[in-house]
Amino acid sequence: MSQPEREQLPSRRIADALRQSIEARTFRPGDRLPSERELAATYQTARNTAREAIGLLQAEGLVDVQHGRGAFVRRQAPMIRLGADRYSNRVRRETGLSPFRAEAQRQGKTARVEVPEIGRTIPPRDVADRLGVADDEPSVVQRVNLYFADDEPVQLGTTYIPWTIAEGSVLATEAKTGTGSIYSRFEELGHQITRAREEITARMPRPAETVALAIPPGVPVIEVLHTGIDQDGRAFEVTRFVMRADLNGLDYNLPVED
Amino acid sequence: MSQPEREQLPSRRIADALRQSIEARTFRPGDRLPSERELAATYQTARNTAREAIGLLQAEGLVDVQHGRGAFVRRQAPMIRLGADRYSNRVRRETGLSPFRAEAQRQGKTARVEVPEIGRTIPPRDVADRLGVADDEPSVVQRVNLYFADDEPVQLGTTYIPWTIAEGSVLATEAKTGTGSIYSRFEELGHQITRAREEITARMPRPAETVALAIPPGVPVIEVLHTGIDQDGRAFEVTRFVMRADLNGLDYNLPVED
DNA sequence: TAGTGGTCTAGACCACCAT
DNA sequence: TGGTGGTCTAGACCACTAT
Repeated sequence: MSQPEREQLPSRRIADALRQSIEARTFRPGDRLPSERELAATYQTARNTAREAIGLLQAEGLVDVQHGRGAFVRRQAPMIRLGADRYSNRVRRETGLSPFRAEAQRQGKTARVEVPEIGRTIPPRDVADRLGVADDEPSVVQRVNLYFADDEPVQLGTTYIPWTIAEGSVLATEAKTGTGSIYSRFEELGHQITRAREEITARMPRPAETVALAIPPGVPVIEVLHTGIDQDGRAFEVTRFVMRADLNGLDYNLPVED
Repeated sequence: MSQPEREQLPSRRIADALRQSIEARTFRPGDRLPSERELAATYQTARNTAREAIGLLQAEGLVDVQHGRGAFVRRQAPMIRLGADRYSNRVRRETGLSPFRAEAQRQGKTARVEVPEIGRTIPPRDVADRLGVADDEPSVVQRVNLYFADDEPVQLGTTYIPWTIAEGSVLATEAKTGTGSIYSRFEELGHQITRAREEITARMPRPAETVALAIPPGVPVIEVLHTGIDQDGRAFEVTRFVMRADLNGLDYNLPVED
């Protein structure tokens, strides 16, 4: 219909044919596509040409290629839905769970968090701007978090806390922040989260992220720059989340001012 | 540092070397990389191997390849920042501008909107769910919008309105909805936007989107499923936005419930 | 062991761009 | 016109998966 009927290029013709078969559910999620050698024979091309066609579908995120096994129509995994209410102080008090754990539990997934790195550092520019701290000296504590759902790495979160706030507390040194997540510790230090600003973009993952989150080809990441704002309107914490876009979604419910 | 020092594969070695040069700003945004034939000679490989290396960088969104000209380090264009307050009724009344136009104007860009398609149709499942209408009969009016900033296509928006609301109004037939955007028309029909739900995901663009938005390789799209909710808590409109992720970002400012 | 994808070679011809 | 990318060929050898 909307596809151009006259696709001259062999690689595109093969890709289009496969894509249509996938859309028509002739090949269903989980099904194996014909092998590169089979496609080459079918379409009377060199193997490289058939391979190029599969590469196009892979870049679109439609198929999943496995060495030695074949190319499979990608199944869409259920998403982790991150609601804006995940920072709710009430939910945290009642359940004692961090935002990520609360969402995972609600969706029947097991949650695990690793904290591979904690230390005082110089913050990136955008973070320094939002915290109102210097970007040319070690003005923050950086905490790296790796989030797992059902033992699969799904998010990377780097939290920046002004040194003036974190100094002397467990925030500056300990991986485990205790009951009720890191926000309970902030509360004890006099900062209750009252507002959050979340700036959202998407992009292709960097090589390091591809490794850390085991991101397959053709899958972008969502980057969320989250700023926690306390009862005095002061930014007390910034976290940069990098999430596999095929496993995570955001869900905001916003009041619209009159 | 974090990059593996021993990269056996020629194509990866070339890609890594180029990536490092880009990160080190030896090649700056807008600069041309060595040609495929030059790289092949330098690294003593076949041209296809050098080409493969450039393809990797292209898939990462790092470079922009132009036929007949060369491969260039991608410049990051300034983003359109879509704030949650873009639906504000006050802003609309005062400026008479639609959400997109209001944001574009605020950022000094020219805005243009095309409406290539309006008609009564059967809604997709997710839309029907959110509107509470049937998904097996033409229960909605569909309006397709193409948004341009500085004459570049940046967003695609498909709005679905229950037929029971749109019937008989300009919403069902006219491309131009008049002063104050489509929300002024909803207001006249008794639906003032009071809350909005926005569900966000990201993915690689589909072929049709790649064409419509002129999306270069290595650039994902952000998909926002927006639901407008009126003073009675009723969903009166759903819009699916598909935005080039390199040109658009979202910016939410959320109250956190105690 | 047979079948699959991963990578590479050394060409070829075409289309686009700049001069 | 010469240089650039776009695509393709017809092989080759390797690494991984399954039986």
